[in-house]
Amino acid sequence: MIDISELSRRSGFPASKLRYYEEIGLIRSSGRKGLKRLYEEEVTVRLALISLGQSAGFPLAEIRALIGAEGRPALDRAALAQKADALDDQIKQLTVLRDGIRHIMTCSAESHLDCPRFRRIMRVALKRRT
Amino acid sequence: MIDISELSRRSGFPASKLRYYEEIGLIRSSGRKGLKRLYEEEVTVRLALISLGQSAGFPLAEIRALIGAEGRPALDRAALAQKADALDDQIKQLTVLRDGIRHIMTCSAESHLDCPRFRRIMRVALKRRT
DNA sequence: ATACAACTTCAAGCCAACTTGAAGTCAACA
DNA sequence: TGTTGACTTCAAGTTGGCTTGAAGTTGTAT
Repeated sequence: MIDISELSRRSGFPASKLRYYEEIGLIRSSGRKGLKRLYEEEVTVRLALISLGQSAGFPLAEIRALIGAEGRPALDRAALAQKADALDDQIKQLTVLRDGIRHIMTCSAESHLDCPRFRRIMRVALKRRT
Repeated sequence: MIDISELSRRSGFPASKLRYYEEIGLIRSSGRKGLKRLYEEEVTVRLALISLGQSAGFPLAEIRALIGAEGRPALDRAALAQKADALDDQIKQLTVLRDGIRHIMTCSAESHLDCPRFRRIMRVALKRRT
C-alpha cells in the first residue's frame, strides 16, 4: 500500500488528478492511514490504462465503462470489439493525415488544391465526416 | 461564394460552429451580402482539414498554426515534420491499444496482470508517459 | 408594403477535465 | 507538548470547444 505522493511519483499524475479520478470512480483507494489515502500498487496499471485510453481520445466516462469502475475490470466484450473497430478507423485516419502532412512538406504543386494526392487525402477526410 | 447554411450543409458543421471558427480565425468569410456572410468554396477543404486534425486530437490553436490563419496555408516545415513524427507515435500507441483490447477479449489468464501479453502492452503504455 | 425565414451580434451557459485555494487534520519529530 | 508539513475536504475557478437565447436586420415572396 502506497500513499498518494508515492503514487503520484510513480505515475507522474499530480495528486489533485488522482483525487479527482477517485472521486469519479476511475480508481480507488484501499484504506486510510489517518486521513491519508492508501493505494494498492496495482493502481499504477489502471492509471497506465487510463492514460492509454485518453491518448486514444476516449472520454473518462467511456474509459471507466471499459475498464470497470470496481476493482476488477468489467469487460464488456461487445463494447471492446466496438472500440477495437473504432481504433482501426482512427488509425487509418491518422495514417492518412500523417502521410498527407509528409506529402505537403514536399509537394511542388502551386496550390494543394491542384495536387491529386492532396485531393485524395481530402476525400478520405471528408468521407469520415459522413 | 456560398452562404453559411450552404456551407453548413456541405460540411456538416452547424452554423454556430462555423461562426465560432471564424471568430477564432480558423476560417474566414470573404464578404457579406447584407449582413450575411459569404464564403469561398475552398473553405470546405479547410474544414475537412480541421476535422481531420481534430480527430487526430490536435487542439484548434495548433491546427490553426499548422494550416495558417490567413487565406493560404502557412506551412511551417519544421512544425509539420514534428507533427508527422508525433502522429507516428500516436499511431503506434493506438495500435498497441487496439491489439491489447482484442487480446483481452480472448485472453484466458486469471487476471490480466498475470498475462505476459498484457504486461507487454502496459510496458508500452507506461513508456509513453515517461 | 409587409411579413417571414434566415440570417446577424453578443452574452451567457454548458460539459469535460482538471487546478487552485482556504481551512482543517494528523503523525512524527524536536 | 507543540509546531511543522504533508495530507485532507469542499467550493470555486479555468480552459477548450462549443451551443443557446434574446433581440435586431435583412432579401425575397406575396
